[in-house]
Amino acid sequence: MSKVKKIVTLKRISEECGVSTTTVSRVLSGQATQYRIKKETEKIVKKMAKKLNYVPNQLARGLRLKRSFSIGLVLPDIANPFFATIAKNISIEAHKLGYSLLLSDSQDDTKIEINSINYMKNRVVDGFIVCPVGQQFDHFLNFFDQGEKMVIVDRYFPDLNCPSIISDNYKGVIEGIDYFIENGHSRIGFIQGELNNSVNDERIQGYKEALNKHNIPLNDSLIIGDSFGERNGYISTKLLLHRSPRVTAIFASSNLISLGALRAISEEGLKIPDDISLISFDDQPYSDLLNPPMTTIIQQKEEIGKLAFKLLMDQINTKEIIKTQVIVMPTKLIKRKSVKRINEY
Amino acid sequence: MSKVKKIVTLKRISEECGVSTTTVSRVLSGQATQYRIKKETEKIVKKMAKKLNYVPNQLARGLRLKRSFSIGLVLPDIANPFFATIAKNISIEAHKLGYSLLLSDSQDDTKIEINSINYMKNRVVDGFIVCPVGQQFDHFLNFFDQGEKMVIVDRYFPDLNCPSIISDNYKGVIEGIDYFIENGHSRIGFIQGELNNSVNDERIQGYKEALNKHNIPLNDSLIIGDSFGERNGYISTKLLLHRSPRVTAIFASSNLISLGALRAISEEGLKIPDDISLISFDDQPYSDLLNPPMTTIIQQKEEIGKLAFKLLMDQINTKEIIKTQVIVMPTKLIKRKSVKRINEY
DNA sequence: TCAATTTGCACAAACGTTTACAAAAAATAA
DNA sequence: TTATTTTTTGTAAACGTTTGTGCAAATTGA
Repeated sequence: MSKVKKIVTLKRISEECGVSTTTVSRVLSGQATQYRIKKETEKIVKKMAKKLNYVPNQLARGLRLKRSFSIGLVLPDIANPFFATIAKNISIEAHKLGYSLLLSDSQDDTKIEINSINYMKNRVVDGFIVCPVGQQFDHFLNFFDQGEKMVIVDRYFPDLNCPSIISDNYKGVIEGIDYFIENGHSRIGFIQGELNNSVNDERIQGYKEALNKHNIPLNDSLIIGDSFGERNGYISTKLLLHRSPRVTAIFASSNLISLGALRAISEEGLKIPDDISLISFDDQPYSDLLNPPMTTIIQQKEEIGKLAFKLLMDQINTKEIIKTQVIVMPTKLIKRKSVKRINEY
Repeated sequence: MSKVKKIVTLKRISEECGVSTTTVSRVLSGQATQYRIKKETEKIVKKMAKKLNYVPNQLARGLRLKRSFSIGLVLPDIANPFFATIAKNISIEAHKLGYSLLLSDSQDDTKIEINSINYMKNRVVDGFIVCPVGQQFDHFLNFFDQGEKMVIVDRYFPDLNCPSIISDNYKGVIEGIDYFIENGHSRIGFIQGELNNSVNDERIQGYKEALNKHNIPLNDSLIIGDSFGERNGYISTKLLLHRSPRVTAIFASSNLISLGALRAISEEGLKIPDDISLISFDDQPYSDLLNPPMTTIIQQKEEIGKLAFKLLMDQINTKEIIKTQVIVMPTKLIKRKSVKRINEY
């Protein structure tokens, strides 16, 4: 017995009920009253639809309506809890409104990012939410001009006229570095992520400003690293720890970087916070379970996800062009036990 | 200036080139040689397509072909690294073959799961990969009989004739409990997940078998809990810790459970492994960074994801019905520092 | 030169919806 | 009775593809 996918269509229902597909369509899309379908007819059609377990074909629907009630989400790494949380909240919101979510993991590769977006464009998604891999944005430019709806998350391109949502990287880092300084630290290593991208730039600015505020001379060699990944965290930490005089504190500018840092510090046989203090950007469920519980800058991931979806819907549901906006989400310093109070001044 | 999404169609290209849409379609779908299109014509068409930046409308294509080159993925919580990793690998494989991935987070709610699947069905996905929420599977039954292609991950329903992939929960737990016993433990608490589901059942069976093997009498009251979530881990651990005599070891049957357990243990002011030993099912990137590094049962998440996709493709690409198979992926015990050697016998 | 073959391409239908337009049937008015 | 209005439903085109079929034009063979 070979299973055959037998689709129930409007036509099928219309035949069973002895009415036209038009009528069926109108009934089933809730336009019965508007088009003055007889109550009797409406009931019959609905009953048959239920009986046959009818589900509308969104492909056909999308083709006709020129919209698909689905959106695309492209992000660098869904296994990174930061992005996963954002994705989760987008999925939840989308589901509420009956939207489907097309997901693509760009694997930190701009080529795949571009590719994914093109695939999705083919699928006539109604809009995009993108967490861009890096600093490249030419592919968005062109794209955006073609009238595609889009929201950029966790990155900001001043030259791109597109609504964006980012955390307050600048203030977030300042708060962290301030806290280091308040605790007597002045030799503070900063492990940065991807070079030349807005997020990284803002965080570095924060670092510099915090030092400046407290009249601590900037030592460029203490800013190190080139990626938001764990490997960079590991390597950069190793390097920082072998500087002499050694840094007394390290600011890890991502959750993955701090993971690598933790590994390196542990390998070097050093103890946090006695031998080295650590603060990480982006709080994680395990942050307070580490030894010692790690001081982190918390980001409003859930809200970022929800907001991104909302911003996209706003674009989709308006005819007029929405004034481009950049939403900056506040961060918060969670003080735990990974920063030691020292007397070095 | 209002942006208008101007779509480039086959028709448009055909007009520009002075040929029929048929020809354009054939050229662009790589059937030029097969249909003996003149090299010259082919070149012109391709050039124009590129010039106009043509992307085929997959909605129209899907409608005509009755397949969409997209698959649906439904899972209980994309923010859980276990599922996120599976999702990532599915996304990667799908992308390689030009498939799109529809994602839905069912939020551990069977109603949403069912709903999501229906949405996706409307979208004519070519198949499904589902990590079911719980023990309910009626909705799959019906569904599967209609000829939908599907793969079940991380759960197994003996009564459902559907290819499935699970970790070797039974052996995995046995290995863990064995290790506890080898280290002198005999009062071992087991924090279980969702009741009455295959994964949980298998893990409990493993627990019982391991004890039995070593002639340790089973104490049912040491099996506790009702969900794979963190909250249950926390509560159950609290309860276990207040038993007297106290358990010397706890087996947490999920990554989230162990997170909760860690929190509870820390709150109680107890030290791992001195006061209590702990093993967790499912390794995480931070597992070895905890204090102490946590002994875990590692699951082949990447392979599970890749395999799930492959299994689905096998179904999609064959006419014959594939013999239902359950693939059991081996697990491995990673011994770290969360189990204490005690002399209690 | 003419038939047979090959080459190159187009026509038209189909996929399952939605919707502008309009028509038939019923009810009401005159 | 006939004209008018209201109620209820239907016809057909369109969305952008793919593809079975068929038909010219060009080429070849005799």
